[in-house]
Amino acid sequence: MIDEHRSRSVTRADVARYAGVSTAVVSYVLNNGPKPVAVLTKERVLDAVRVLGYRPNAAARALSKGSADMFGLVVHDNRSPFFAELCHTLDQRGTQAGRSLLIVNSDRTQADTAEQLRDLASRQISGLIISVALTASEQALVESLRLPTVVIGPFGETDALPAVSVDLAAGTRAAVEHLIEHGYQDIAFVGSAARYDARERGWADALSAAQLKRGLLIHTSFTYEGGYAAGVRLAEASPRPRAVFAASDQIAIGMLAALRERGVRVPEDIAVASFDGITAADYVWPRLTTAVQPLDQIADAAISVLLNPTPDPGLREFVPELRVRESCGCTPGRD
Amino acid sequence: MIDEHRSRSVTRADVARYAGVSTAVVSYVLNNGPKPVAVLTKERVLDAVRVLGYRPNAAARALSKGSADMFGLVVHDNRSPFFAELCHTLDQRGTQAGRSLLIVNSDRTQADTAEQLRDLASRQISGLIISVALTASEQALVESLRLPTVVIGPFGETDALPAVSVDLAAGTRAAVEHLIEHGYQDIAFVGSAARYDARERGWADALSAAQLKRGLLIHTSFTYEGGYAAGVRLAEASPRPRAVFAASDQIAIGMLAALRERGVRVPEDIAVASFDGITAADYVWPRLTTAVQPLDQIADAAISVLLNPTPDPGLREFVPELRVRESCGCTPGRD
DNA sequence: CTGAAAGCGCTTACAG
DNA sequence: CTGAAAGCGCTTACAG
Repeated sequence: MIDEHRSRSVTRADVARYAGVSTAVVSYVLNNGPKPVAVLTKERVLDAVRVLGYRPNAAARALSKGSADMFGLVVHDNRSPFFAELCHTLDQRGTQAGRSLLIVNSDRTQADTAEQLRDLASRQISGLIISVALTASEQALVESLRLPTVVIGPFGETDALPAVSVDLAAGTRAAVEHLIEHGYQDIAFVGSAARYDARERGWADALSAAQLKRGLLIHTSFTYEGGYAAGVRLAEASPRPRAVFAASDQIAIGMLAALRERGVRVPEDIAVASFDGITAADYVWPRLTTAVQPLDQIADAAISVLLNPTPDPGLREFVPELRVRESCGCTPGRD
Repeated sequence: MIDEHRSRSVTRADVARYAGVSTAVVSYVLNNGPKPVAVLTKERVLDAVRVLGYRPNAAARALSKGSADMFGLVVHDNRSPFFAELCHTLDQRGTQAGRSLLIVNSDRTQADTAEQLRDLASRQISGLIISVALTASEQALVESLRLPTVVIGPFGETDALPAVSVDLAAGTRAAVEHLIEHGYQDIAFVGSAARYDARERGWADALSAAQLKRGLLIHTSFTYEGGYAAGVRLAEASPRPRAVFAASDQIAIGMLAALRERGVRVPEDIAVASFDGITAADYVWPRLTTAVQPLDQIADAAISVLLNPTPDPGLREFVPELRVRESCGCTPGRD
């Protein structure tokens, strides 16, 4: 620890000199290979590392190996609660594997996604986590990067890329079926207009299975504001739906605000169920009944795809679990 | 674009060859220096870059320059809404300066902050953004790193480091004074126990200026759960305070949940004002009256400190602006 | 204005 | 088990 606070940094050569070995041996020790090292030599090296306070220069390592110990993560907007939680979990899990997370928001106005992907690649990331929908050309770009890649979330057309996702249709069905069990017949949907998003289908399926006809269909953005706008439309609809499924908790929260301001009570006038299972869902009022995504499992699966790229990774799909709270009309206790 | 999808990457040497110049000249062109290049030569190079689809290898660049085009950001937990918004804004602003953001959560259990700081340094980041409280030894570590550094947020003891922050005391005073104007006399405080956090002092000052005595003082964590726990205590206090200042919107939201469940009405039974100005503050009920941190200005100032490190940067302090909504008892219109 | 060359700090095939 | 050396792809002082 003597020189921990030195200004010019200690390099592998210093360590080699101190330990009386070659720099190659220092590498072998630090990387556990590729060559074996005698136990005593190894201890001398480790000692030198400790004494000199040595830390490998990651840039040199990345240049030499052609790969930095970083994962690139592309999300649409790290502020939306679900993605914030996803980033956090991936950071935890990635760190356990010695990888830092380079987070890129695709909603940046200055650069398009292709440009951001190329930038990540030029930084020699060792893996790419994509949690946004990709155009066909962006997808081709990603494939050309020849990087371990995993798509998180069900973005349909990315079949060529390994994916970890959640069964949106099943989660939605569970939520909508729960609303149906409450006896609601006129059930609206608020969510994405994207074809790949199976929530709309899950809603439709649940309704037709119960021989109910589809209620009001509202497409909106996955933001508080988008939810608010949808809430306004719901409040003003006539007849007003008796229940609604929202494609994200964030949308639901925005919706609640609009409904409340217009004197529409939840769940008395309109019941709500949503999707994601963010922490805040348990703190708004009424607390949200929501299909919870198993974040830890998703993150673990994604990281493991990157760490062990297999020829045919395919799709790893999880099923969300419905968490019942008050927004649907139930009266459970607190978590 | 011919070779955009090649597998082995094109290097500076390829560009030089194609353009019929030396690799040095390619560098001069791409970096706008340090040497001037004839206009025609420059165009030949740029053309080669375009044709070959060349992208510089960031690792090589970082090794050579001793500095990667990345900023390291240390936050406690990127999920808490205010920090999520901070990360997002810093990402935007950093990107405009060609810097990516390497986000590190200090709440990771696997590594202590010192270790995380050393890891960031070993990655050759070109600047360090710290938005957590540092111990004295961590602070010494940071200084020893000799990296452009900026502290975001008022973490008192970091006087040696340039800081961009918000006047916590002033923001809190504004909020508490507003509660006082409503006529509330018994005003509680929910927030941090940390000495450097001036919100408690702001609350105390506002009260004593109005010749009111201090109300209930509750220290809790900056989470929904922490706010919930505080809410429970408030609800059960007797006499129950007539108003409360919460140190963050997130705390306030947790508090609202606890109060609501216990039948304590906000603002009728207890008025609430808080701090931060996160987006969600406008969507919960009642909507939060809160001291809004000027995020864009904070981020801009922080980035500019890193980009133009001056010998004596000192403290750049912003004053939050009170946003009045319903939680304090006012009845404003929607934003 | 341009180029040849050293150097950044690693990794790893190759030789012993 | 250990070492000398080439190479990763940049930047930049130095020379012209």
